[in-house]
Formats: sequence, C-alpha cells, structure tokens
Amino acid sequence: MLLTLGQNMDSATVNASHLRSFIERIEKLEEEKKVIAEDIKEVYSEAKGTGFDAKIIRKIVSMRKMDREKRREEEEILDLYLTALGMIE
Amino acid sequence: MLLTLGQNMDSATVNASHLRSFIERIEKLEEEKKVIAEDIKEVYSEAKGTGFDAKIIRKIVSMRKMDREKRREEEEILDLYLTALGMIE
Amino acid sequence: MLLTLGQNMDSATVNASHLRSFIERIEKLEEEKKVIAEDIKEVYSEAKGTGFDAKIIRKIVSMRKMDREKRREEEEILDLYLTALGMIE
Amino acid sequence: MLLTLGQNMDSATVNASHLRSFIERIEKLEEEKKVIAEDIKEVYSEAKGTGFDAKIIRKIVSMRKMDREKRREEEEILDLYLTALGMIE
DNA sequence: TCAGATAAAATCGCGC
DNA sequence: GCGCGATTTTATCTGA
Repeated sequence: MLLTLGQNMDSATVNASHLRSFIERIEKLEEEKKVIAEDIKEVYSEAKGTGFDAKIIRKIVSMRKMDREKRREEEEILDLYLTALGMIE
Repeated sequence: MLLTLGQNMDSATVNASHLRSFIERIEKLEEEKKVIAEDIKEVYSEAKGTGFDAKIIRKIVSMRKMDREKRREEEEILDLYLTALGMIE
Repeated sequence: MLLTLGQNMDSATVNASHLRSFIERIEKLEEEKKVIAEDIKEVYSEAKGTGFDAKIIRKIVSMRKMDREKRREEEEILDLYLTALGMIE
Repeated sequence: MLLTLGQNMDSATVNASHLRSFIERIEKLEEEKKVIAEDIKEVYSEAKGTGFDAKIIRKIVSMRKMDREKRREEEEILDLYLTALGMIE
C-alpha cells in the first residue's frame, strides 16, 4: 500500500511531500541515466565513424565484463576457502 | 570485421590505441550508469522504509513518464499536420 | 543443457520427437507472425496509394495504443490503491 | 501529409472513413500478431515444462532459420548464374 | 549510409 | 526456488 495501514492520516500533507520528494529524486536520477545511455551510444557512433564495427566493440566490452565478474567470483571463492581455514578475518 | 576491409594494416598500432580508448570510455560510462541505477534502487528502498509501497511509486513514475511522452507525441503529430498543410517549414 | 540433468537417456528418442514437435510449432507460428507483419505493411502501402501519409497513420495508431495503455495503467493503479486501502480482495 | 495536397476537401467524410478503415485494419492485424507472439511464448513455456531449455530451443530455431536463408541465397545466386548463362527464363 | 523506430532476447526482481 | 512480469539490452528493419 502507499501508506502503511494504521498510519495517521493527519500527516497526509507530510506524506504527500515525502512522496513528491522521492518521485522527484527518482525522475532526476532516471534523467541522468538516460543522458549517460545517450553518451554511450555516441561513443559507439564515434567509433563507427572511425571505422570500427560497433557490434564487435559491444562483444569485446561484454567479454571484458564477464572476465571481471569471473575474476571477482574466483576471489570470492578464494576468500571463502581462506575464511574456512581460519586464515583471514 | 573489426576493421573495415581495405584499411591499411600498417596503422594497426594506432587503431589498437583508438579501440582501447573507445572501450575505456564505454566502460567508464557504463560504470557511471550502474552507479545511478543503484542510486535509484536506494531511493525506492528508502521510500519503502518510510512506509511507501515501491510498486505504487513505480507506477506513478511510469504514468508521469507516459504523460510526458504522450504530450510529446501530440506535439509531433501537430507538427506533422501543420507541415502537411504547408503551414510550417 | 538441452535436457535437464538426471533425465534418463533411454528416452532420447521420445525427447527428440518432442523437441522436434516444439520446434515445428514455433516455426509455424513464426511463419504466421511474419505473414501478418507483411499484411500490416501492405495496409500501409495501400493507404499510401490512396493518398494518406503512412507516417501520420503510424503516429495515430501509436497514440491510440498509448491511450489504451494509459487507461490500463490507470485501472491498475486504482486497483493498487484500493487494495492498499483494504477495499478489495 | 495526411491528404495529398490538392485533394478536394469536400471528400473529407469519405477520407475520414477510409482513414478509419485503414487504422482499424492495422489495429486488428497488430492484435493478431500479438496473440501469435503470446502463443509462441506459450510453446516455449510448455517445452520448458517438459524439461527442455528454452534458450537452446531458441538457438536451434534461429540456426534453422539461418540455414533456410542461406539455402535461399544460394538458390538465388544459382539462378543468377543460370540466367546469366541463358539457361533459364 | 545513417539514425531512429521496432522487435527479439536476456536479465532482474518480485511474489507465491 | 521458480515462474512470471517488468526492465534492459541487443539486433533488425525502415525511412530519410
């Protein structure tokens, strides 16, 4: 529910104000996100204009991302082992 | 292909450098985008903690967005009509 | 994996037959979908041939769709509110 | 433009009726297309429920499609050759 | 050829 | 935990 049941309705004005504030913050952030998404597109465009194939760059970026995630996972597993062995923490 | 056919391979080093630059810019922007996405989630979390229902806030945000888009569409179709009538351009 | 682990491989033939059936059904449906997409294009073509501007028709169709979606969203949020107030369900 | 310039405006009613008809036909077709898209999803769902992995079925369907396209292209090229050689048409 | 629209596919998050 | 819906991302298509 929008307001938790049982909440005093006398505070409706305060709540409306809070709600408005949350919504504005979200909309502002989404606007920023959109701008960045457009920036990313522009970089792909620029790369294309320099003779690179956007699709392949996309692939490279995605592979590098997977590598980072894989490395992070491996580190986490290593930490788990080390913790289990009482060697850290 | 990564490089457009017919491109001189002597410039491979230059190209590699350019490519690396594009990739780094993209990765930096994607990182920023991710941070903002997380910020948005946090706002929803905070709203929830204040007693608001994220689902409803989500719906309100989406409806407001639709309103904006609808208004934009109406302006666009008006332009189309005016152009068709030879009244602008 | 194609088959969930632990599944008995003795049923491979049955599975192959099932798989083939699923694939054929999907391909048939996709073919139908493609035909309809072509029909839609034809209608636009026909409209154009009768002197209408496809771009404007497209916009009208899209605006009408948006109207329907907006109405649906409004009903949904009303339900959300009513549910939140414990007035339905 | 919606109406070709120079078109007699006295026929506005007829035009409106034609336009409405085009729009209704398009909307009807789009509705059908949507239904079929949902049917396709259902088949994937059903396949999943039988123990198949939707992702892989998707891959198979897409590969078969590419095969068909490839075959069609090859036939077209063959036709081109045969035509060029005056052996058909 | 190019961006912008459209559709397809993958991913995420939530409720049951 | 798993389907299911929403969101995001990727790819295809079309019109300028």
